[in-house]
Parts: sequence; C-alpha cells; structure tokens
Amino acid sequence: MTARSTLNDQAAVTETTELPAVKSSSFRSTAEEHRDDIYNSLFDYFRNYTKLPLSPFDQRLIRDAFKLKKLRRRQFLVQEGDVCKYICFVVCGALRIYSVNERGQEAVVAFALEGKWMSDWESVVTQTPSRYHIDAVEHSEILQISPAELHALEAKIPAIDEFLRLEQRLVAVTTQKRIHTAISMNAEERYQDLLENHPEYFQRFSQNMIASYLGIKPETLSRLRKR
Amino acid sequence: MTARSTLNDQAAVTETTELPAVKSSSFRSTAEEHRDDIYNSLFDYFRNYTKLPLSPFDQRLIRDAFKLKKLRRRQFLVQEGDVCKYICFVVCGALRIYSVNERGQEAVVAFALEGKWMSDWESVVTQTPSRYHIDAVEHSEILQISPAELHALEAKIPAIDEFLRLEQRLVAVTTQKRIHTAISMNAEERYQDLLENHPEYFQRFSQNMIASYLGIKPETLSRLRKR
DNA sequence: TTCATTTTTTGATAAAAGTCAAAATATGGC
DNA sequence: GCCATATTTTGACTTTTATCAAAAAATGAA
Repeated sequence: MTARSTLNDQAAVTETTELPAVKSSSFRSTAEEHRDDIYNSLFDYFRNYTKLPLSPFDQRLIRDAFKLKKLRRRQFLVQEGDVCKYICFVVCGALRIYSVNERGQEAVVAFALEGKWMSDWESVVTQTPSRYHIDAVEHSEILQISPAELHALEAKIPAIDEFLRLEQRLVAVTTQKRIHTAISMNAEERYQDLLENHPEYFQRFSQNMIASYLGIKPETLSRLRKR
Repeated sequence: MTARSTLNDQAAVTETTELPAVKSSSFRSTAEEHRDDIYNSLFDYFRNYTKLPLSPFDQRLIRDAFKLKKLRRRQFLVQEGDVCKYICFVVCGALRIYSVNERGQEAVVAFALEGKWMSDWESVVTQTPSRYHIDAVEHSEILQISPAELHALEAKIPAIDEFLRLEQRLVAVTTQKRIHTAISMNAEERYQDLLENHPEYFQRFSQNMIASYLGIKPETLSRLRKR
C-alpha cells in the first residue's frame, strides 16, 4: 500500500496509523501522513471531477480552508435548531441527514458515503436553524468548509469554480430523479429502484434507515424483501 | 398601460397586440414593442435577482441568445424520447414536466409559472433522451437558450454568472424541501403543505395535475378537499 | 466469547389510499 | 352563449401500507 490512498479504499485510509511508514527515510509521523492522504484524496477528487490542475498554491489554499473532523458512530454533526455552518466532504465513513417529527418518526432525506458531500442546504444557504439532524452512521472522517470560505476559493481557484458548476448540474439531475421516484412509484418500485441505483446503501445502512429513506415503515420493507 | 409591462401582469403582455401604440410618434409596431417588453422582463429579472447591472452590450448578447417561442395550450415543448435542447424562462403562462408510465398514469415532477425556469435537467445536462413530457398548461410565451449558449453568456456577463450561482443554491434548497415533503408526510399533510407554499398552483392547475404533483389520485384529492 | 441492546421479522388488525363506475359540474372553443 | 368535452365528485369496494405487539435474529462493547 502506498502512502497515498484512494477515496474508495476506506480501509487504506483508516488503517494508515497502524502501519509503519513506507519510506523509512521519512521523519514524518504516520498521523501526519494520514492527514496528507486525506487532503490528497480531496485534491484528487477535484482534479478527477474537473480535469483541471491544482497548483501547489491552490492546494495550500484548499488545505487551509477545509478543516478535518472525525466523527464517532452516532455522533451529531448538526442537530435540529442549529444553524448549519459547514458544507462537508466525506473522506471515509457514512453520514445521513434526517428529520424527526412530533411523533418521533425519522425521515432520512439523504445519505452520504465517502467521496460525497453533505449539508443541510436549506440551513447553510439561508443561515437559518436547521429542521434536520445530521449524524455519522459509521466512524467517519470529513473535511468541512464554510460557504463563505468556499465562495472565496471559487473566486481564486478555477478548478473549484468549475467543480461547483458541474456539481450543481449533477444535483439538479439527481434530485429531479429522486422526486420522480417518490411521487410516481409505490413502495415496491421504490425499493427495486434503490436496489438498482444504490446497492451499496444496503451494505452500509440498516433496514430501518433504508425504509425511512424510501418513505415506508421497516415492517413493510421487511415484507418486500421476503418476496 | 405603459409599453413596458411587468412579469406578473400576464394580461398586459398578452393583450398588447390588440391595443393601439401608446406613443403616436413611434414608428415601431405593437408586435415589436411586445417583443421588447418580453426581453425587458428578462433583463429586469436578472437585475433584480443579482443586483448587478446589465450594459447595453450585455443586453444585446442576452437578446441574441434567448429565442422567443409561443406555445398554445397543451402544446408540447419536449416529448418523451426527445433530447431536451433548451433551458426555458417562462415569460407568461404555465408549463409542467411529467412522466407517463406503462399504464398511462401521469406524474407531474414540476410546474413553472411566469418568472420561473423549466427544463428536463437530466436530459439537457447529459444530452440523453428525455423520460418526460413538457407541455404548456396555458397559452405561454417562453425564452429558450441552449446550455452551450448559456455557458458562453456566463463567461461574458457577470450578472449571468452570479445569477447561475444564486439559482443553483435555491434549487438545492427547494428540492431538498420537496424530497422531505414527499417521504415524510401523508397525503393530507402534503396537500396542506402545498396550500401554504404554493396557493397560486390551485388557481392555475387542474385538480388532476395537482393530485399528480402530490403523488395521489384525483379522487383522493377531492376527498381531502371536502374536509 | 458473552450478553444486553438493537434490529429485523412475523402475525393480526386498522387506516390510508387506490380502483372502477357513474353522476354532477365546469370549461373553453366555436 | 351553446354544447361537446373534460374535470371533479361521489359511492362501493379492493389493495396497499401502517400500527401494535411479540418473537427471532443480529450486533457490538466489555
């Protein structure tokens, strides 16, 4: 394994601290290397996404703007009533955003696995208290940035500017699809649709959470699965 | 009535051709004035949205890029299988985007009244055949632009660049809300939610279409309304 | 590994929403 | 304004999904 791990290789990132440094000539600790790996994964992500280069100066700006944060399983990133201050890039792990109604029933609005973004867009854009909770479903490592700092990077770094344009389009496409699924399909069709489009969710999230994401009860999902 | 009509004053726009020119000294036809009104409403829209100016040169670029199109009631703008080539600004009238499944059941993904945008984002971004129909619910006037031309304007006109950034955020906020509504509320709650957030829809769209937008049957909506 | 805790499954029943058919009402194109 | 056409309402009945309770299975922390 090289010091530079890929985004999708979760084990590579999380186990780095347990392995000896590959280069014996290095004076740097494995913790420092792990930190470098994490930022490198973000640089790779932007380069791959945009096909644009990032100068060492750009990388320094990005490194300073994105703050690394570790979340334990079930730890909250945002709780209902908080103003969501950051947009988060998931380096490894899994997050969810969900609401809880008067009866205590949860509704999962979105999941984010490694290489995806998570925020309460409503709260972060309008700087109003969130109606949602965001928490870590697994032990996770994330890179956070405030909207103001992201805006500043956008103005300075062409790759970030391009990334935001491309990402915005992708968001429009995926949300249009999700709305269509929610209003036009019954429980069984929504389940089949999720199986096809996000089989990985079934490996990473509990049936309870999947059911909530589909807008059905866990008992109903269990019965659909029996067929 | 002045030559320059407002966006929301639908009658003002549609009746222009039936009225004598206000300025008797003008050599321009009422049809030409109507055309000017339409583009001016778009310029006003961008200026209001972004609080940035548009130079006469900017206005010329925008005028050349956005093509005016009139749609009769029930006329298709996009049919399933077409590649959606344009992003549309609704000057007056009302459009909807909807799918039709194997059984002929319609599902309305979105409505657009005057001052709103309409496109099949999935098709227009990926240039793949659309899974939806877009048609005019009322006689409508729209301004169309291709994604490539919009991209070119974005690079040349700061107000357009800023508009796209702001609009993207709004889309993220509104779609997150719609997804939450769809998965976490029952039929009655979704109906109440729409009454609060889009009372104007009930004035402009049939119960059939509203029901389809809410993901319920017209009979169910009729029964909810009786309460 | 054990064991307390959480998650999933199963069964019985209730509530919500859909289906089909027909009548009442509204509408828009001439 | 008329009238064919489309839309909305109503009723009887079916299907789907939710609810509640309890058992079975899985999971994770010590």
